[in-house]
Amino acid sequence: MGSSSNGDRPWQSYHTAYTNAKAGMDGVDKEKVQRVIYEMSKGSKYFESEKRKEAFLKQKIDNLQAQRAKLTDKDISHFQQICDKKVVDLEASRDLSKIWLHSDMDAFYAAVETLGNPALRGKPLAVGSLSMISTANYEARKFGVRAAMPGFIAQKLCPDLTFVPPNFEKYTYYSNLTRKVFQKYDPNFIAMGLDEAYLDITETCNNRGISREEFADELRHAVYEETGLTCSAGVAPNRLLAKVCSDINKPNGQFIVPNDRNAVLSFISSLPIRKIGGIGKVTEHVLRDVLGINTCEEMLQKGALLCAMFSQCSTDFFLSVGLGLGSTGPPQHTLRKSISTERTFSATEEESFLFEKLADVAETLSKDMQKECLCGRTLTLKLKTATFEVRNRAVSLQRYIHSKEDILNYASKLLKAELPLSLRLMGLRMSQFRDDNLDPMQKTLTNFFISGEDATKSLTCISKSSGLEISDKQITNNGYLDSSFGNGSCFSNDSCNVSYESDYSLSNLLVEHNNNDGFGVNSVDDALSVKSNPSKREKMKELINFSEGEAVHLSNQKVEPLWVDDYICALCGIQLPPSFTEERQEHSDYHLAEMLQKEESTKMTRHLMQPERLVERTKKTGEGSRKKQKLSPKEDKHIPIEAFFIKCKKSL
DNA sequence: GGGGGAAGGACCA
DNA sequence: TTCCTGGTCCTTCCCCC
Ligand SMILES: Nc1ncnc2c1ncn2[C@H]1C[C@H](O)[C@@H](COP(=O)(O)OP(=O)(O)OP(=O)(O)O)O1
Ligand SMILES: [Mg+2]
Repeated sequence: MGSSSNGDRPWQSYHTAYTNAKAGMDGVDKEKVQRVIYEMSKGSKYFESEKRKEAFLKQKIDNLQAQRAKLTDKDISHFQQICDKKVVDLEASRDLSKIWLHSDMDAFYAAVETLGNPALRGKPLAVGSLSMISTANYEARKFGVRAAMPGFIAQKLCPDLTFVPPNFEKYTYYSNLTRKVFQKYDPNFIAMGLDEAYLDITETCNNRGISREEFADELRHAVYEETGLTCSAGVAPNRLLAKVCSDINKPNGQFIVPNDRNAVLSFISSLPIRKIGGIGKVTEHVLRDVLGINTCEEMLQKGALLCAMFSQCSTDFFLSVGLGLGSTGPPQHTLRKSISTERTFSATEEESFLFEKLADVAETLSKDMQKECLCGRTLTLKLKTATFEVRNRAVSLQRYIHSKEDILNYASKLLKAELPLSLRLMGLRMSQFRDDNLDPMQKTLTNFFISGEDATKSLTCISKSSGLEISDKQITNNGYLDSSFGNGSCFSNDSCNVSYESDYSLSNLLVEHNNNDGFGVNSVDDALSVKSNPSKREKMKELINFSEGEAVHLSNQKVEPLWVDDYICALCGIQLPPSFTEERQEHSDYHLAEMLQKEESTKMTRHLMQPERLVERTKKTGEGSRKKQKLSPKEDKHIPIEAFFIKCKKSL
């Protein structure tokens, strides 16, 4: 149905993301929900904007259909050959030796809120506000209420709905509890966002001689014991499938696909493609309307057409989905690439208001950057007009900035160029962080302490450990629709997500080294470097209780009093005068959290440094990535300690 | 051709 | 009355070497 404009049932053609069936939508009267959403949305600016987008998508689909119609039999048999070859290669890469478990908390935010306030139990609950909700519990889902639905519509669907504002500290706390459990079962587990994790349970299952079912049961029990929260689990030979599985018996359930090719193929055969991570609303529509693909199995059946119409990248991903392949190797530890903040407000074109708002956003961004000692050189202003049109305007600078003043200065210039304009949102994003092309040398200071390196010694060991980074990109993973036939929509994979959780599971406390261009090494350097002031370095060593050649136990460290000269953070060099009490508290908390986190994962770090791990990762890289690898400068560079404290600069 | 920057978009939780 | 936030990755298009 869909795109036809039907007169008597107009709501049927209005598809918003949350009308799609995911978990917990079983007994829902879909038509009624759809109608309410339509009635509530009709005529709004948002609605008009969605209609424009749908029209655009329809155009894209039409183009693709025309393209498809042009294919001759000869073309098709040619692409069939290409496809067959790809399938053979992909099949050869199938790895059934690993057992992966994906764990996903049930209605996570809502469940945590219920834990803190048992009076909410059993009642429909949404976390969020009247304008937007983050998630809803299963009682609310029965009414059609879902994540990413505006609260006022949810309230219409479910008049008794209780709203609770989100409280991320709480969620982080409970998330950490779950991670304590995961850690026990797989010290190398991969955390994704706050409520998800992947565990490689191959060894545990084999060593203990327990089945996948038993393991999943035990793990879910352990999580419940620790947190009082339920989760669902999926077990499969790769992460992509494990994630699909964890959704099947939600909530509080589990589903297993054995490590057997036939089992995988039969599981995948009738699976709707939308269940696959990386296939969203647009891809689903395109593949259905252009090629009639609904299930994963049909990806293979229509393989020749896919090869004919989509990019290499896309087809490799699609075909691998059809074969039930996914990442099995250890993932990449990626560093944060950008940091951003944005605010929505009621639309206005009043310039004084907009510039005030921009100053707020700049201040927030600057503070967030300081918490993590980041300095960037590309600033992007994001605008959303009253009509929901989104614009980005970027500048790349010669120098790295992080201060509110600098950010606001450049952001204002970008904004001025767009005015006059009625806006409902403004955001700022910083990227291109200092040293971001020198991964191998980037290291967390905490690792530095753990490694117990002498300040004056080379950092061979550290760079080795961070040099371990590999690409987890697999052939199967990222695909884009060939732009020559409509434009690029992107597909990603189960493993690409590895990056999000790095916020939590992996340290982001970067300590950068001199990027030897003679620039950008000033501020903190001036204050701390041996050259400019040897006594400062001594002071710092004292302060951080540095013991030469011996690992320091971080939990015994006091993080609080590390302000060199009472205004420079000894850990990262950022400068915060004593009067900035709140900022300093936050900053200290940040370091403390990092250290605790790091300390917990020390074992993992060590493990990763072992050679066999290296080999495995290298192999994996070779298998998957078709994209050119950026070679990281491999070297035994000698990095002096002061270079480690060259941090965010004040650039004033 | 490819690198880097800018703009836009799909997708995820 | 009313439709979020913060992140990733990837495309295309452009300029430049
Ligand atoms: N669009 C969104 N914006 C902001 N936060 C979101 C959004 N979607 C999801 N979240 C948050 C809230 C969720 O509790 C959390 C985890 O997402 P997810 O696992 O998909 O749902 P859930 O854990 O609430 O329910 P369940 O997993 O049982 O379906 O991420
Ligand atoms: Mg969940």
